[in-house]
This record gives sequence, structure tokens and C-alpha cells, in this order.
Amino acid sequence: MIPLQIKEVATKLNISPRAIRFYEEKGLISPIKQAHNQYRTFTEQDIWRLQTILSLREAGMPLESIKHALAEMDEDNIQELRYYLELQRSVLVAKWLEMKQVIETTDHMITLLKVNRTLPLEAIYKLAEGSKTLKEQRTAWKDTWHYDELAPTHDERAASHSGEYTYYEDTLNLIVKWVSAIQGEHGLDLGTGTGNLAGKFIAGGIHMSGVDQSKEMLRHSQRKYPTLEGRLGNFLAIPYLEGVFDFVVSSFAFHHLTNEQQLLALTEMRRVLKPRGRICIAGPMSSLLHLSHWFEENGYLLKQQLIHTVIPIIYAVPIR
DNA sequence: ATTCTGACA
DNA sequence: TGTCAGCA
Repeated sequence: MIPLQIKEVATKLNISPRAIRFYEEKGLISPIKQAHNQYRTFTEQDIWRLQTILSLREAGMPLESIKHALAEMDEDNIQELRYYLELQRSVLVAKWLEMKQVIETTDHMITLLKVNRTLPLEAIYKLAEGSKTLKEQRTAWKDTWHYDELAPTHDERAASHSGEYTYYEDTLNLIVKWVSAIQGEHGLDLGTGTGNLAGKFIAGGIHMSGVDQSKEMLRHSQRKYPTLEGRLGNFLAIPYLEGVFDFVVSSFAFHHLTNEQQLLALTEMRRVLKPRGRICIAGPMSSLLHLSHWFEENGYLLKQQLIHTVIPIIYAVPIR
């Protein structure tokens, strides 16, 4: 029973023959066809491949991504495969956050309805606003892939412009100094890039995790700092559960976000931070006003400075 | 009888 | 992806 026909395979895997042909059409599989009648024949490997497709699809991965993942598996490229899974994970986190938000606003509306016997118009807006924000998050995803080409030269570029490099080094060092992490703490570096900031903490014996949207950047950071726990993801959907970090830092990354997105990022930081968790952000941002506003409204004590009079840095510690 | 391709929902 | 048509 080596050569299986399409219907047999379909039955075995609980899918339709049409689905199998569809996967072939999309280039995910290429079963051999018999010369005379064009009937497809499936080998054990074909079936294993289909199983893989179904598993990844079960996890919600789009067919296009599955295609790439399979290609990496063909070449035994475990690294690449891992990053596809990481990417998939980060997408799931984003969706999870999305649902969480919707549930929260729904709960809110239920409460309003209970109290007011009617639904205020602004509540409707709020819900719409929520899903709008989510779409923006998704939009940010598409750019993810092409950042990768920058990774190999990142450190060179950071070091090239001597003046900027001074700022760069001093900025990282000041973040480390202000945060003054102690042994046993767990920190997160958002937009860790090649891991330079996280590396400084690691050098001090601190357990660090890093999030970056580029898998190439992550790869470089892992190479430089094997103990760094790198993970794919973005600022607006940090791929971690609630309350796991003692501090969150971010350098030379925040300015890529709009002000609105930055505030969203802050709420995300607070989500993954422990109750007393602190935040330190630095980089070429035009203004810190909106950030300091948010921090004050949310019960943080602030410390700010302009490094070399050009690079703003802000450190926030929860009061209490 | 079964599969295939292509069109359309 | 499901469904349907017209073939081989």
C-alpha cells in the first residue's frame, strides 16, 4: 500500500480531495501524477507533508506562511523553521489581545446597560475604536519581513557615525545605570535589535528577554548573547503573559511608532510588568510630553534627561 | 467508477 | 474551499 489515491488520502486525513488539490495549486505539495490519466499518487512523505500542513493550519498559520515553513523544513533549516513558529506565536498573541479587548469593552457595555437601561453612543464608538486599533496593529506586521536585510549591518551602522555612536553607547549605559537591576530580576528589552542593550544587562548577570519584529535581528542577538531569550513580536502586542518582568527597557526603537502607538505600547509594557515593574525608554524621540503625561496619570514617578542634549531618556517607577 | 481541470459561489 | 460540469 505504497501508492495512495487522492480520496484514500483525503479520508485518512479527514479533509476533502479538493483541499488537497488546492494545496497543490498553491505549491505546498507536488504529488506525482500518473502519465496516462493524470491521477495523483501519494507517497508516505506526501502524507507526512500534508499532516504538517494540517497541523500548521490548525494553529492558524496562513497557507503562504506554511509554504515557506515547509521549504525550510525541506532544507532541515531548523533555525528558520523556529522563527516561522515564533512568528506564528506572535500573531496568536496579537489575536488573543484583540479578543481580550473586545471582551473587556463588551463587559463594559453590559455594565452600562445594567445601570443606564440604555447604551450610550460613546460606548459604541469605543468598541469601533478598539477594532480600529487592532487593524493598525496588523498593518504593522506586513513590514516585518523586509527589515531583515538590515540586520547584518546594524552594528556597523550603529558604530559608523562616530558622533551618533557616542550617544548610542552612552544612552545604553545610562539606561542600565538608571534601571540598576539586581540579581534574580527578569528584564525585557523591546526592539532589542542585535541585542546591544540586553547584552549590557546580561553582562551584569541579569536574566533578559528580548523582543524584535525582525527574525534576522533576533538571530544576530542570539548569536551574540546565547542566554538572551529572543522572541518575535511587536510593541503593540508584546508576546508575553501578564506580570512576568521586573523591568522593561527600550532604546532607539520607540521613535518608529506614532505617539498614539507609543501610548498603546506603554499599556502593553504595564501588562507584562510585575506590579512594581519599572520602565526605561530612550532614543531620538521628538517629544516625551505624551509619555510623561501617561506615566503621571498612571501613577509613576519620573526621571528624565537629555543625553548630550539630544537623546531623551525617561525612567518611570510606580509610586507605592 | 473515479479523478481531473476549470469555473463560479 | 465547496460544488458543479464535462471529460477521459
